[in-house]
Amino acid sequence: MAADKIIVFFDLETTGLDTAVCDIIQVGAVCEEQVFNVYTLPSCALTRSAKQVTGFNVTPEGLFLRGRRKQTTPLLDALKAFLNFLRSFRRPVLLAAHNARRFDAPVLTRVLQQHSLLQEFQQVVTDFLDTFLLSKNLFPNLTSYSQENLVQFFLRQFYNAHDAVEDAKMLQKLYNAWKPPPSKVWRSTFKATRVY
DNA sequence: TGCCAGGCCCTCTTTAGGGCCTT
Repeated sequence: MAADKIIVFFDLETTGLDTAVCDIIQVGAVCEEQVFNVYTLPSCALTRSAKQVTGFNVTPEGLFLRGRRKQTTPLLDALKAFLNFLRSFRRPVLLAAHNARRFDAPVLTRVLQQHSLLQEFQQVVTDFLDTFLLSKNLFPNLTSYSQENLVQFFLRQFYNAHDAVEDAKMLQKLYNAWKPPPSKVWRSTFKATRVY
């Protein structure tokens, strides 16, 4: 990895798995000791499985997580706050997520484009790193590469999966435990300007 | 009624199919 770049680990919680239409509910990110967390009120309904997996629910009263109401931020403000968090490191950012190539990157890119923030984002984030691809590249003989299984296998920890901040924190711990060589890291990255 | 998307990777492959991983 280029020495000037900094890795920010992030995760999205969304209303479903269809990257073309799902809405963002939570953005969580960590970089070293810095933590970012924001909830937004989705404009479309959660799929049944997303409700079951994430514990989120939307009612006329607002966003709830397992029965507890969450303070939400308008999506545009949440995206701008995320950009400010990424800019705060004053270095080009490598934005890492588990299955980023197939899920988090296309969702985030689409939503940023819809809010005319994609160019601004690409001035800060040069590349995405997919830790799912990285883990398969580093450890080709594992039986499962889900983040929960990787955390159990490498860190011997159980954690609050599907909380975006906890997922991002665990991803950072996994990466630090793996200490991947730069050549392996670059094989699992792709440009933030990639078109979906 | 049935189970929703989809690119990548692997192999019992390439004239294809199925599983993974994300919510």
